[in-house]
Amino acid sequence: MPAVKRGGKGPVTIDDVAASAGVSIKTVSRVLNHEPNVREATRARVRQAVEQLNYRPNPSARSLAGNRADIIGLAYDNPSDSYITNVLHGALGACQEFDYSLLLNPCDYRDPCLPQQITQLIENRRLAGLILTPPVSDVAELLRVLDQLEITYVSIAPIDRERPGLYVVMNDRAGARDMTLHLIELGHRRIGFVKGHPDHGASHHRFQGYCDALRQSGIAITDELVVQGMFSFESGLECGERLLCLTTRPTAVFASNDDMAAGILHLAHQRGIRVPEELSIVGYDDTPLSRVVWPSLTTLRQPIQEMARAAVEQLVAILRPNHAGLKAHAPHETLRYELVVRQSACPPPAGARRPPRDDA
Amino acid sequence: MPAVKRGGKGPVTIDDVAASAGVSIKTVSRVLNHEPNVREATRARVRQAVEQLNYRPNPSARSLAGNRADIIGLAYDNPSDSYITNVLHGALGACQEFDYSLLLNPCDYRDPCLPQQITQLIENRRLAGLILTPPVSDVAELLRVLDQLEITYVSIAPIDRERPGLYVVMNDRAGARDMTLHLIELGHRRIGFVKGHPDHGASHHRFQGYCDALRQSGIAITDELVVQGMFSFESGLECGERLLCLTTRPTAVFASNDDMAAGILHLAHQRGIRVPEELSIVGYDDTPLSRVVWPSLTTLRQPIQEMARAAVEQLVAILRPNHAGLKAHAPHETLRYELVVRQSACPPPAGARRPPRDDA
DNA sequence: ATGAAAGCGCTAACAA
DNA sequence: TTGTTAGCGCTTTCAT
Repeated sequence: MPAVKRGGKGPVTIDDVAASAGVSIKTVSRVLNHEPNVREATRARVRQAVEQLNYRPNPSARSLAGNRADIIGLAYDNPSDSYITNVLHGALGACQEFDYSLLLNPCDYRDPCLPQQITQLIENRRLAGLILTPPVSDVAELLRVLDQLEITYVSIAPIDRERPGLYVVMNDRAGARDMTLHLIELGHRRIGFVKGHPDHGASHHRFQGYCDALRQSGIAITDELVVQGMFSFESGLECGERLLCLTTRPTAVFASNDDMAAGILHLAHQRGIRVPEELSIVGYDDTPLSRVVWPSLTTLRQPIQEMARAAVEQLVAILRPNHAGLKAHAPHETLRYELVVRQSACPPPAGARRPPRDDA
Repeated sequence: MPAVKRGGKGPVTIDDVAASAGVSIKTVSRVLNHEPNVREATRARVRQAVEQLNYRPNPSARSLAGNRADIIGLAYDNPSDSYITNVLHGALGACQEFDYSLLLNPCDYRDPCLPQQITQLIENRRLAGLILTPPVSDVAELLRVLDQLEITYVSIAPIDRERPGLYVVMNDRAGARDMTLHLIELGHRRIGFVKGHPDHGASHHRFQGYCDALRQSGIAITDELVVQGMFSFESGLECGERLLCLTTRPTAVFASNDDMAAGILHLAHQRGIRVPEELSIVGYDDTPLSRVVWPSLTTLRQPIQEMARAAVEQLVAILRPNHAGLKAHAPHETLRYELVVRQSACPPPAGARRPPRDDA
């Protein structure tokens, strides 16, 4: 039932509503924009007319006349599909709630032209704000340009948290520490670590967490047990190669993300090393893949959707300072990670390998 | 270098360009819209002014004055992350090329309100066109409503290919047939099949392809070897359960997608059934997961990005009939699937199980 | 081949 | 509390 239609000419406009409600278009406009100074009775009449005519304000006319922008950009450089999808859905949900459109902008964070490209984007599409996901959130030159452009932007999980500006972070360091402690509690003392891509902030923080845990447990940090990965499955394979060929193999490996953990696991299978009996493997991120491999990976879930939503909320808090419905929750207060224990980690083989003394 | 700026007031408008080029705004408009009837010299002058002032037409003003829509909607109901991401990037690329915006609309295909929701979306956002991915592309009531709304839309991989209207399809049936033949050529005769979610068109076509292959190879279709899955990893586990407990187990299982194949593989590992030595498993879709599991899955790649791009092109061909740059390629001509042979399938165990006679 | 004028549907100042 | 009048920046007639 497409409601009442007036003489066949095109979509319903604000004038139709005004006529139908017996008020001026300005009053209709007031009601539409939740402005004060409208008698409740009038407000109701207008709303009813809107309803009855199935009126929808024309977004183009609105942003033209109001000189306002209602598009939020999302710049990302292909982390995993699941990461993108989560960020996307978190941001999308929040945008819908606050009446913004979300404009996706896949990009290459290594492209020297990135700052110009983003600038173009902002100017061409008249963006109201911008969300940056890692590693785009760490491109110094881009941040510099954005600052001087005076656009409102929010970084998700940036390396540098001292920088002024908006951002949403997770405590990667504490998460990685907890994961490492989990392994230590299981009895592991010789724990390999696969670092993530050096351009991603999370890589550094996660490595710190690993070190924290070892240190607080009185276990020495052994160079040969720490290898450099790139967050990809392939790099996991390579790192596994290095780690599993050591004369004294680690009893557990902590990979900075699930893709690399899957790589190590894959290699272990190839080599006939039984997981978790002979080798424990844990990952990070709780991607769908982590459940699917065999054995399922112990990993760490981050509330990515919620982080993306929080990013939008931060943006909106700046863009529309006196907006209603904006939860006044302390930022990050509700954002907690969660250790997901599955089958890929268990106590080390009994007596198989005596744990080397801390400072031997 | 933000190019030359005129007195501090706001963004560059068409008037600035007109003034700078010494022409009327109408001429500038003509150049911008690639309209005929402009002298080449004038055209050049205008272009130069545009360049110099770094002028960007205001999209809102454009669509308001021109009463034109430049947003294409994408309605999808969460298939896998990788599917979404591929569709998204394919569509996004094409949209950018043709100067459309892409508006994402995640939805629930079982929601009885879906038709109204989509109708709202189309009206609220003044969509120029709409892309439907499976299984949304098969919701009969939605299609009916869209038809009477007279909006241009294109379905990706719909079940019903006789229906008038735009669509992009892959030959799922032939793909599944080829995959099955691949197993048969390896020597398998007792091949399990895991059907996909019944609401997805692909499920039916893929099952048909399986049947085709068996039939043309003179192998009987055995009821107990065909089980109903739901395209999810969990359903793969369940189906594996049924298939692997048969008194005479299949020597190979063809799952209609990778997630389910991973489920079967996972279960086989749990049961200590060696893959592929004792059991071959193949999937469909070539999702990232298929490489990562061990052993990597033999699967079938579909050009999803290209299909999404083709969908946009079809839309644009209708929306802007006399658009340049639109490749006049026969639809689907270039869209080919590809069998990806990896390690999860090999010849059946020698003599372990005598292949039952076709019509025994 | 080019231009002048009249809106597109809405919001923003200002009146009343 | 409400209405009037200008525009926002562009495209569209219709002249020229």
